[in-house]
Amino acid sequence: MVTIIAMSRKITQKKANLRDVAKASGVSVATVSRVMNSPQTVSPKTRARVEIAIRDLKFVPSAAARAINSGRTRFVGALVPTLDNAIFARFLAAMETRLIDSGLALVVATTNDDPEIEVQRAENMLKIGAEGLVVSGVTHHPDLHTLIERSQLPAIATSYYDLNADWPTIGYDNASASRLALQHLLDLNHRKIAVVHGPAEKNDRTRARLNGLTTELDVDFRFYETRISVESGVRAARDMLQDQDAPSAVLCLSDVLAHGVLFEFQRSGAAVPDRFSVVGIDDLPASAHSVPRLTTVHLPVSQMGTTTAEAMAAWVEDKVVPDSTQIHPVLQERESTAKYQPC
Amino acid sequence: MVTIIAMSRKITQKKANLRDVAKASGVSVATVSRVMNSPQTVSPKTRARVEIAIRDLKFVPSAAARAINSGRTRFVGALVPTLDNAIFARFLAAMETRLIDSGLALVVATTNDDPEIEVQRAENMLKIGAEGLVVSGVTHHPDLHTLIERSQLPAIATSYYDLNADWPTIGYDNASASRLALQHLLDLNHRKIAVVHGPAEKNDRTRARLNGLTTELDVDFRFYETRISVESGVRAARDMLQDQDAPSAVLCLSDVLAHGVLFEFQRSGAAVPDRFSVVGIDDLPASAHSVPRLTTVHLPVSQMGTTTAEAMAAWVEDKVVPDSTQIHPVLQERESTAKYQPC
DNA sequence: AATGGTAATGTAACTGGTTACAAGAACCTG
DNA sequence: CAGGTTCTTGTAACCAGTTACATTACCATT
Repeated sequence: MVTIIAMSRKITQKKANLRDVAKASGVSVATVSRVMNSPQTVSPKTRARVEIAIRDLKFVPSAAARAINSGRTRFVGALVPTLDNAIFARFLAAMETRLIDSGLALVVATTNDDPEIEVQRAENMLKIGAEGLVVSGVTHHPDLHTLIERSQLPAIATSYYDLNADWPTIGYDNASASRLALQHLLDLNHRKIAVVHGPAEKNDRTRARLNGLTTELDVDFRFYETRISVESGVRAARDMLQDQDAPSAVLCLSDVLAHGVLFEFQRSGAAVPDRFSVVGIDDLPASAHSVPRLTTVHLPVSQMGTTTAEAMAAWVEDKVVPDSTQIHPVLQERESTAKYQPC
Repeated sequence: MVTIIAMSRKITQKKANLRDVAKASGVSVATVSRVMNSPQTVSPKTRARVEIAIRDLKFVPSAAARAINSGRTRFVGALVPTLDNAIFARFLAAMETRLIDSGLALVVATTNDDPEIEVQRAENMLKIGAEGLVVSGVTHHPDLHTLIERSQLPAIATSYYDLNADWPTIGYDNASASRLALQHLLDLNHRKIAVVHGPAEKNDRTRARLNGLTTELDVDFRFYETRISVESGVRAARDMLQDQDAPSAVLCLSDVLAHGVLFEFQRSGAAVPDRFSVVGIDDLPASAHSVPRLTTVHLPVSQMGTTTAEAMAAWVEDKVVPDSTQIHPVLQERESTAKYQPC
């Protein structure tokens, strides 16, 4: 019985607001507001009365109303290509952790590397009140630039370091990341190198990495462009195995692809690193444990996330526009690469 | 010169609001509002004037002010233990995609499986105006229940199916997921089984899976409780290899752990499935390509994400409280399991 | 020219909080 | 007990939009 009454009341009950609480506790709206924001300034007995009313009416202050006064919504948006790649997940996790410390929440949206979708997502972020925006890479739809310019929204580009970009960048030099991997293979005397990479057209990080693949030496490159997935790595490796003029080394522009390659080589008995050297870029947690352990270029994405979060927090809180900061990839030598030996 | 003037103006320039635009274009605030929300009702010439003013003043409507009128913020929050495990990333990706279709954004926060942190994150979600909350599992800090109850916030528990929970649940029966894996091993005559799992104390999904591990048969279980990471899987496998009374099968309550186990067995030459059968739960993308391919219990998390998003959208848009819905795990037989053969 | 109907626009009240300022009450000091 | 502090509390303006309702403008009939 009691339950039923309570339930039916629950359904018809409108949300209580400040005025309701004020009325119920016989004080003014200002006093209720004070109880919520600076309780010390209210006398204990008044405060107690108000708190009871708050409890009874299940009063929850409106975030929007608060935001309209402070001009703050206390969250920032991040646009990433996908969540399916652990590299972004780790970046976001680091960023979120640091943002929370500044009392900022993180809103995530995925763009699937499509500039049009990216603009839509950015517009949505703005519409719901994001105070800042983090994007990946520096190449975007013109509308995104217009949007940011118009709205004066703090924006930071990540996974890329470029002092000439429209916005501050926090990231690494993608060209030198891939050059690091390439140089390692060259040092091991590899001259026939398969390069497995994700879609280049819409992804400037991939393009930059591809551009980093230059050398004075006479190298025979073979490019495999695919989706970024373990499966695609498997398929690329399968192709190589059927090639009578097979490469001696495989450079994957993403560890996810390298894992696929490693799996397929392993499965088909193609010895790594004896027959094929394999090197990746990213350094995912699994890369330290794969068989063989993957030599890869470590991208400090957690650090990137923390730095980005700090910069963003300082920007939205204190209006200090961050400088671009470069973080440095480092080659992580493990077991999947070895000196080239002609059979 | 021009640049400098433009810059200094930019710095001092306050953000324009509706009234400013109205003044600049010589119309009333209502007309400007109409230009933004229902342009057809405004005469073309007036509209043009207003649009120019909007452009000139770089007017961007305040999300908060809009929200205060509509009572809507158009985003919902999701609390997940971590982003580091691909299983959550995939769930969130699916949910985000579906929410976008309903014009809702997704705010993500991680709890690290800590009930206290979870409450804080939930409070934060509420403070910034989330219209709904998605959580993992059904066991939470009492304060979280109070919070949801007080605020009448639409809340859905996922990764768990339980009709008796405080909130609607959308997920699978974790006990039967692990039972599926166990039964498979039993059918293959395994009786000494290592169970590798994540921290049980704070994770009701893990506990439920553990509870599913019951049988009439005389089975010798050995439990390995660790962090959920590839590395932990490696370590557990290493332990097993040193055990003279080694198990014949390994049941991992998470694919991430299984991958670690597989890597270590592979590396040390312990044949899978001949010497050890290995089975997982989750079915990550990599599981179909590992060596050997991992037999695992497929959890349809993408479907779970979509369903959750639909339910949440219906709840916040049309106030229809969703029913709990169960999604069914299915055993995905691949190559990592085989009949037990005494050596 | 008067009437009517519709389309376009304006006025002002509203949303739900915060806060500057004013005013009243309580307390202290000489 | 007057006068001055300090502490509490209230009033009302304000934030930046939306929207019900009123008003005006415009065009077509009769």
